[in-house]
Amino acid sequence: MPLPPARRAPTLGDVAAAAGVSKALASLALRGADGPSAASRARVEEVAARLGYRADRAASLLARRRSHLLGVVMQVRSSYHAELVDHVQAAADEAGYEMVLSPVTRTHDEERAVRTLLDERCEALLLLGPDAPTARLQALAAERAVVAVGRRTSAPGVDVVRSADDVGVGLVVAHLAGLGHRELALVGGGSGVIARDRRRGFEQAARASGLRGRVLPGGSTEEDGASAARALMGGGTTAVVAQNDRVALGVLDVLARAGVDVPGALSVTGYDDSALARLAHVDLTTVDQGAEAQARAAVAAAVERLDGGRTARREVVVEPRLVVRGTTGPAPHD
Amino acid sequence: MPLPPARRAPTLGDVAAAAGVSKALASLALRGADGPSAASRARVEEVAARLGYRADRAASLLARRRSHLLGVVMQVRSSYHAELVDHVQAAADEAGYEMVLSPVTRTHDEERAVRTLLDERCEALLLLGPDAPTARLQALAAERAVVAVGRRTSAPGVDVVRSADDVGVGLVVAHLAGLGHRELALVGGGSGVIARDRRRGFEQAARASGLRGRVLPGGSTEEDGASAARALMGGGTTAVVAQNDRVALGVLDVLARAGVDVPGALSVTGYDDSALARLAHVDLTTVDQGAEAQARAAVAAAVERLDGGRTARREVVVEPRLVVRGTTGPAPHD
DNA sequence: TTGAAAGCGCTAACAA
DNA sequence: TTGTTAGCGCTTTCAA
Repeated sequence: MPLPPARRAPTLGDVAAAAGVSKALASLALRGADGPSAASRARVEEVAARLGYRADRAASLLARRRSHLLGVVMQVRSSYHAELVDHVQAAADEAGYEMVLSPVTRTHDEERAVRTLLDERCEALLLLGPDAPTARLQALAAERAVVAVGRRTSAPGVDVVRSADDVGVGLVVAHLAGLGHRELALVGGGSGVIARDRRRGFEQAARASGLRGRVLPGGSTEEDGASAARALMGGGTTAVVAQNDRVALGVLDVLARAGVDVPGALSVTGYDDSALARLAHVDLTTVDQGAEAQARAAVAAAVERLDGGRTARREVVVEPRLVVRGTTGPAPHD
Repeated sequence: MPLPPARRAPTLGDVAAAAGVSKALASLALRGADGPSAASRARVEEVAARLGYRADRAASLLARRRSHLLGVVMQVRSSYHAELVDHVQAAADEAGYEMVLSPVTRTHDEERAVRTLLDERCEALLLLGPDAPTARLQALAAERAVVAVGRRTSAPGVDVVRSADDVGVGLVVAHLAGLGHRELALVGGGSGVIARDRRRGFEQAARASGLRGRVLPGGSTEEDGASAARALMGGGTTAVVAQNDRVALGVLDVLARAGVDVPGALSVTGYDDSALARLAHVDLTTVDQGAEAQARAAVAAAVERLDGGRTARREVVVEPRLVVRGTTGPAPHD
């Protein structure tokens, strides 16, 4: 069976021979480690460039017994995850780590995605909004550094980076209360840990402000928002708190088609401050979860375990921030 | 410096020793190769399971000089790419290959993403809608199997899988012409290869049907669609052909807010048949590019080069399919 | 059916 | 500053 590249790729040995030095010296020179003289270094680099040499990660990994690889499990269809990944990539670059992604798809569940990353010998796993039960997370943490991002878990050994979802929803409710709204509806009473936290925050905040806050079941997609909006119209609700921006978009879309004035007749809020929310024509009031801060904290947590030898569990909670835009306004008089 | 996992992971040697066989035998048994007796095989498997053995890919890669890894470069924020990746993953699973993703982000351009994958020793690169110039693609193809997905290129040695964009847009124009529309506008006259193909298809089809078809500049996001829609309202245009679904969504959103009846006053079409288009409340007439067929063809092309030894360039063109939904209707009488 | 031994391409001691 | 020597954990001859 023919090997993929027709001709054999040049090895360190080839470079060393062509430059007239030992493999060890060539290795040091190419990695920029100190030791080699400026002259040797230059010569080795020149030869390597000429030969088109590229280090074999498998071999170097094997020899160093480090891969310097961070594995990220993400929901490939989630725009919020895309945003996190963007920032994780940047943070990983700065920390001198490589990053690979393993997506959760219809045919490839979270467990499978994790296994792919383990097989790649990733040194740490960053799990974005993982579904896995506590026991599984704990077992994973026994063999690899694991950071759960955006979701609480008490699994021992698992670092957690998340934003305070209940606080975030509380900010939204307080904002609406300040605008005079008395009848709120939360869309997205899903079953996940995240949905639960947001629902709890909503109910607590509503109670604290003396408002009526009802909860509509639903998932986390535009579709869910759309059907909730239909169910809602004509009721006494004056403000809709969506579980995330995608749901809010579904709500807004249905309202627009029905000719309902936003925010004149109904205020709408999202959650995530995703790119969607920032679009000029959407201009959605939402909550910034601090995606960048979370991404950086997650990478930092992994690196601390890998390079710093930390073993104690750590939990980083990023403060959410209310972003007021054009979809919220004073409650209508009636 | 402490190694990441506190305790050393069990190696093949450990398993072999515990099972009382040689490493070679253990290796064969665990890979399901034939040779070992059923009894040895069972014993080795049992021991491996008990020890929680997991083969070190780096070592096995090094020894076999194959990685069986497919690398995919994608735009992490593109929902269409997400869809492709989903299908690529499935096809790769079936073909016995692993897949890893390297996303293009703000800080990590396409070239960087490619390099990460090369460093991982991916045997083939599937580039989704690549920006790279022909010369670069050609150079890449000299050292690795390369498949460009969704974009034409004449780069020698690069396989291409795409759908016939001009044909697809032609279907849309014919559909609108059949509904009596005479004044069309294409939104998204970007500079990429894909945008160019769609524009060309639009202009040709409009000419062929004797329609007026004007082209509005713009990119490929909701934002671009929104501003184009604002520019368009009040003109004589009765149908808007968006370059992709995201652009169409931006158009629809602005129209809904302005109270324009779709499709009564204005018909709108998208391109991609993404999940967005299928949402009940969006119900967008669009073009299915055959994402699954493209993904499968791309994996097949890579595998043929890797396992089948094919070296000749191949181009697979998937026929697009018009998907008529609720955003197109008869041209308004005036 | 099984085992011994030789590498894969690299890094890390250690010696010069 | 440079070179020599052992491996890393696996697969693969080849011989038993």
